[in-house]
Amino acid sequence: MPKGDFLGAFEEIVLLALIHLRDNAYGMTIRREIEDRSGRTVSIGAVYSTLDRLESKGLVSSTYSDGSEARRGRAKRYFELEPEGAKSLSRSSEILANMWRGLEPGSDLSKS
Amino acid sequence: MPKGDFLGAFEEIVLLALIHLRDNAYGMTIRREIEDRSGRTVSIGAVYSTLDRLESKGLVSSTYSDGSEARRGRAKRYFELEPEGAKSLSRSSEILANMWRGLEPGSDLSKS
DNA sequence: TCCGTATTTCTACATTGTAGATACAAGGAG
DNA sequence: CTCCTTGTATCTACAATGTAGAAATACGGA
Repeated sequence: MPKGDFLGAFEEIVLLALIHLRDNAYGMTIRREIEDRSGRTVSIGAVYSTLDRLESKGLVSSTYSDGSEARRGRAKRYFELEPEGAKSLSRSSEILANMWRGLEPGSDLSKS
Repeated sequence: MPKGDFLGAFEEIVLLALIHLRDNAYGMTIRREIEDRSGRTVSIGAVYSTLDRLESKGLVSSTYSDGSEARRGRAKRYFELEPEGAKSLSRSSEILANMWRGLEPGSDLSKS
């Protein structure tokens, strides 16, 4: 059995937010996307440290907007999903699907 | 937004294995169930320490088989999902479902 | 020059993930 | 009775991930 390289729960969430945001994924929007979809608050620090770790594993990449965007504030750092990240995501969801198989998410669960 | 109390990725997997095994869930069978469904190896230590943590959070409970089972070996410790555990599981899967919404698991993911 | 706003970076600590070695218990062999 | 084998649980230790919040940066405008 292969080692696998697993995604943590939050890592998976961050990766998915990234995809939804397409070319508008940076710290703040990612945070908001997660909060909107998950219904919980997330600190900005949590988002960035997770992104940094994902980047160092090669699952996402980031680039800074060059200053041409006339606006206030610091330069945005845009994140993008790398092919490896997409693979990890697929693997994770597949495993979870296998674990759920036969249980109908949303159903009873007790004494199934 | 509520605090939430999240399950880690592996915690979720263990909980699901527990359900599948019904009244035959103890360390070794749980480990095997996970390996079979996920296609990866899991150390027995990983399984138990996760179960212990889930128990201390009240998501599962455990009882030892009384020795009437004529067989070798140490007493088995059977685990059972508690109502709180079922709730956590539902919450987690719901959040994940929300994060996936619109993405069709198994599809492309790149530049969705 | 100072201030407000948008954003990232840094630091620290708590929780979860993971492995493997060790301890137990009981039956069977001798 | 003692030792071995088999099935199982417990313990210990450390790595990876989760999480928060304060501080730093950058820019435009008053």
